[in-house]
Amino acid sequence: MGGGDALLPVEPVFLKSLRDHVYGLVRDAILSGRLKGGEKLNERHLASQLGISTTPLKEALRVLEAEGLVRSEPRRGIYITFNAGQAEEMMLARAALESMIARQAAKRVKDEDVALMRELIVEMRAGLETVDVLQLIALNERFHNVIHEASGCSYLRRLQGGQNIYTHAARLSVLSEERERFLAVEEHEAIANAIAAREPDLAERLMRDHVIRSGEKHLLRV
Amino acid sequence: MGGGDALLPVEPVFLKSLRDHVYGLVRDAILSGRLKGGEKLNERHLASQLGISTTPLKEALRVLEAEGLVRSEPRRGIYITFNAGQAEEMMLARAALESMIARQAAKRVKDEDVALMRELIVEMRAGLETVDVLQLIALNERFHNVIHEASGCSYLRRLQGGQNIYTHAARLSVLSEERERFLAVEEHEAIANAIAAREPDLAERLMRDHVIRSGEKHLLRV
DNA sequence: ATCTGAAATTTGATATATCAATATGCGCGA
DNA sequence: TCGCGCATATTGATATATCAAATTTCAGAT
Repeated sequence: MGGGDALLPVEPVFLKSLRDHVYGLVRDAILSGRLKGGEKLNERHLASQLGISTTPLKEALRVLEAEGLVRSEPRRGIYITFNAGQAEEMMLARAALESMIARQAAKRVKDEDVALMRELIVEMRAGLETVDVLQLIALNERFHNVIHEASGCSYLRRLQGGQNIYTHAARLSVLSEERERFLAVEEHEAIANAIAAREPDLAERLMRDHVIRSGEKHLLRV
Repeated sequence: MGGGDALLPVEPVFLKSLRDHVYGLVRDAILSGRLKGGEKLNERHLASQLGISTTPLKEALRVLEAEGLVRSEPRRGIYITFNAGQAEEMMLARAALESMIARQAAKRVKDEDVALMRELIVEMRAGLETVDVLQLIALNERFHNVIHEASGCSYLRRLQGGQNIYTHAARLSVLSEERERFLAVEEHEAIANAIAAREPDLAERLMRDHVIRSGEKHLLRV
């Protein structure tokens, strides 16, 4: 991950506030469809159901509202707004942001980043043989992370992260297809080449098309 | 704005919750530099300074954290993270999202939208003579709004709105330049033509370049 | 049967109190 | 003088209480 903290062997991951925990729970419930679009949330009920007070729940709901998953009508209540259309728009947002990141990466990439990308491409191609899907998912993530690092765009990266809505199950399902694995590696390699060649326009276009194409595959699994 | 509510002559704009009000206050303070990057916020102090309790303030801070303007370290405090680099990245995010919206608009635009855009272009060109900058700002906003409506992408639009950080003063200053007014109209016309011609790739590229070029002008005024 | 409106209820918004982790200050010993 | 450790103060996190807007209920009139 990001630079710094080289002295810390582990992160204090066990310290997670209630509001963060609740945020994750409600977000998953919405994205997985257990809380459906249009549904109204009752703060008191939900809080007691979760065994907490309303304060951390309200904070979590504010975050979800800022992300556009719920909408709060003042003095009335909170309604789930997430639906299939928004899922597609979030995929498009991801494409827009990820491709802008790729563009910046193509401008600022260092030779060591290029080397890293190439290594990952080799690993991915090797992974085409094996069918260890979990490994491939991890490789994909590492590949995109290298580009993020190379871009130096921490804010864009963060904003992009908020558009991730695919479940682990959907990822597993998509990468289980032989053809999808092949396409992914092809596209990743083309993107890596564009960035290595310092061609921002090309890198941006390839990344956009890659995210949209693969995103549409994912959206079908929901 | 969006359809519906045709029966209501006015919106109950006066009903704004404390948390929304406070959110706007703190956001402005950060963007205008009155609260500087790195600074720590004290919840109790800030709340009493604003004459409110900590509950609505905490909610406002959660939203600002979701937007990436502040960062909360659990059990430690809240720190302003906004700085010049992030301002530039927010401009890039705007470019990425706005250009994706333009792309979608070029796919779905209706003839009536095209007519609206052309009307606005005519008004803008007329506005080149007069120096009513406030009018020009309003026209610019309406032009972009027409594209947003045409795209049908409510989520992208909303996400894009969160990347607006230019102050009114900066807008005034930028559009006071003769050359900038000319460029803006030229670029708007080219974008309108691309959308009218249903050319998504072109519309996307022109919009991106427009937002980045004009954004860099704005960033200089901060 | 339907509409009206006032009372009762629900519920989001806000304020206050409590808890616990972190930071701070100070005295002691090396 | 410099660490070290404990007592104290600070403060974010959470829980609870209160307020007020909005909804619901239902009696009474038409």
